[in-house]
This record gives sequence, structure tokens and C-alpha cells, in this order.
Amino acid sequence: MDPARLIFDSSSSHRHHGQRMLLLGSGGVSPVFGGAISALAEGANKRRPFFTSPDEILEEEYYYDEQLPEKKRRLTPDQVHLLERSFEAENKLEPERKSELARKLGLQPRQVAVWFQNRRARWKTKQLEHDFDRLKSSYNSLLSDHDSLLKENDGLRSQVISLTEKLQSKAAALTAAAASVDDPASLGVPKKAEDRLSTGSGGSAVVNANQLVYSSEESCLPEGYHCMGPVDGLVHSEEDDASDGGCNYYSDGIFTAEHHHHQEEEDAQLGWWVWN
DNA sequence: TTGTGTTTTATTGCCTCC
DNA sequence: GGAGGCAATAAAACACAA
Repeated sequence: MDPARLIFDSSSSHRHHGQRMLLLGSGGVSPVFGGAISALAEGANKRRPFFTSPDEILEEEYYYDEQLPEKKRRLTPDQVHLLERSFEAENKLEPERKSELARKLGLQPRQVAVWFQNRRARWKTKQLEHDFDRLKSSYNSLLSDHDSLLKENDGLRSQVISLTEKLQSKAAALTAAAASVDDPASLGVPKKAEDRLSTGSGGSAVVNANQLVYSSEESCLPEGYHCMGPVDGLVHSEEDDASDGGCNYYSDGIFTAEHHHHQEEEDAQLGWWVWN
């Protein structure tokens, strides 16, 4: 009798309860024991069957003299193919299917069960790897988004700082200009403006406090941003309506609509600070 | 050829379910 | 308590570079 067959004949049920090893006499071979057996076998210059008890080694020398050692054998590609197809259909094995597969493949039911067990373990490992890759890629994507948002946030933050500084300096300058209105003689420039007005250059006067303050007409706001009122250089354009009280300048060094309105009143009283 | 890493087959012990 | 599943592990088989 084929020793492997002997073993597998007893292996159709689970080995836990001793049934499988009954035919082996002394309880089968643990991996550790297997190592000892291998060592003995090496000493005898013959490989032992994969399943052998120490008792057999001692008592059945005749057996090894006469039979080729039974090694752990790999399944043939055809067997594996059929098992794979069966596994794809259903990765759990009912007793009936196990017996049927074993019969078709010429294997012991226990071998089929073991193959499915190992196959499920491999599938689980692959699944874990796949899940890991998916999560990793998702994490990397989120990390990238987070980084770019941080950069964008930094950019916007520095823009805010820069614009705030600009507005503060403009506000300070406007305040100084407004103060000079109270005492025009203290400043040379308004006098110059007065001179221009007195020259009778015609039309409306174009000089205003803003022009005194700003040397540039460039907008201090970034592209895409706009003030709640006419903020361009704080100079009223031709289209601007002097009655527009809705212009709000920035706060915190920021002119409010009230301030603007107040200044218009002052301008009107002065008579020569004219919005055209 | 040989050392080494990987894959496959099988065992063992523990756990859960009925 | 028996049956089956799973994790951990052993060991043979296999792949491959040096």
C-alpha cells in the first residue's frame, strides 16, 4: 500500500481528534518530529516518507529498503486549474463538493480541504495587500490635496498681510491729507492744486486728496478681488457718482462709508476739493 | 553547483458552531 | 463532543542569481 494513501485514507475527517493518525500507529509526525525523522533518514542515507512515525522508523526498516520514499508532491497543473475554477465559484467547500472534487482529481478529500484552506489564506493575503495599496493611494492623494491647500492658504495669507499693510499705509496717508485740509497752508501741495484751479484750466477740478496721496493708480487689490465700493486708487472715476455712499474702504486703517461721506462733506465745504 | 528566497503542501493547536 | 475554519508554522519543491 502506498504510504501516502495510507495516511490520506485516514485524513478525510479533521485530524484534531486523532482519527487521521490512527493508521500511523503512534500519532503522526509533528513538524518538529519530522525534522528528527529527517535527521534519522539522512543518517540512513535515505529520505523518509513525509508522514512517518518514529515507531515506523524503528520498526519498519524493511519498508524503506523496499519502497521509494513518499515525498510531499505538488499538484499537477490540471488539478490546480480545476481547484482554482472551483474556488472561484465558491471559496468554501461543502462535504459533497469536497468528495466530488477529490474523486475528479484523484486526490484525498483531506487534500482538497487543505488546498482550499491554503487557497483562502493566500486570497486573504492578496486581499490585504490590495486593500493596503488602495488605502495607501487614497492617503497619498489626500496628502497631496492637503499640501496644495496648505500652500494656497499660505499664499492667500501673505496676500492678506501685504494688502493690509498697503491699506494701512494708504489710510495713514489719507488721514494726513485730510489733516492738511484743515490747514492747507501747512502743505505746499494743496496750494499747488489751488494754483492749478486758479489758472482756469477749465472743466472740473481733478485734484483731490487721493491724487495727492497716490502716485499710482494701480489697484491694490489682487486680481479677482474687488472692493465694496469704488476703491480704484481711491479716485473717483468719470462714472462715479459723487452721491455714492456705498463705498466702503477697508477697516483697521480702513475708511468706512461714514468716513468717506464725512470727507465728501468737508470737501464740499471747502469748495475746491471737487469730485468731478 | 550552490546558496537563498519564495511558493506550495501539510500539520498542529485553538476556536466557534451546532 | 464532533466537525470545520483559521493562524502559525514546518518542510519540500521550486526559482534564480552568483
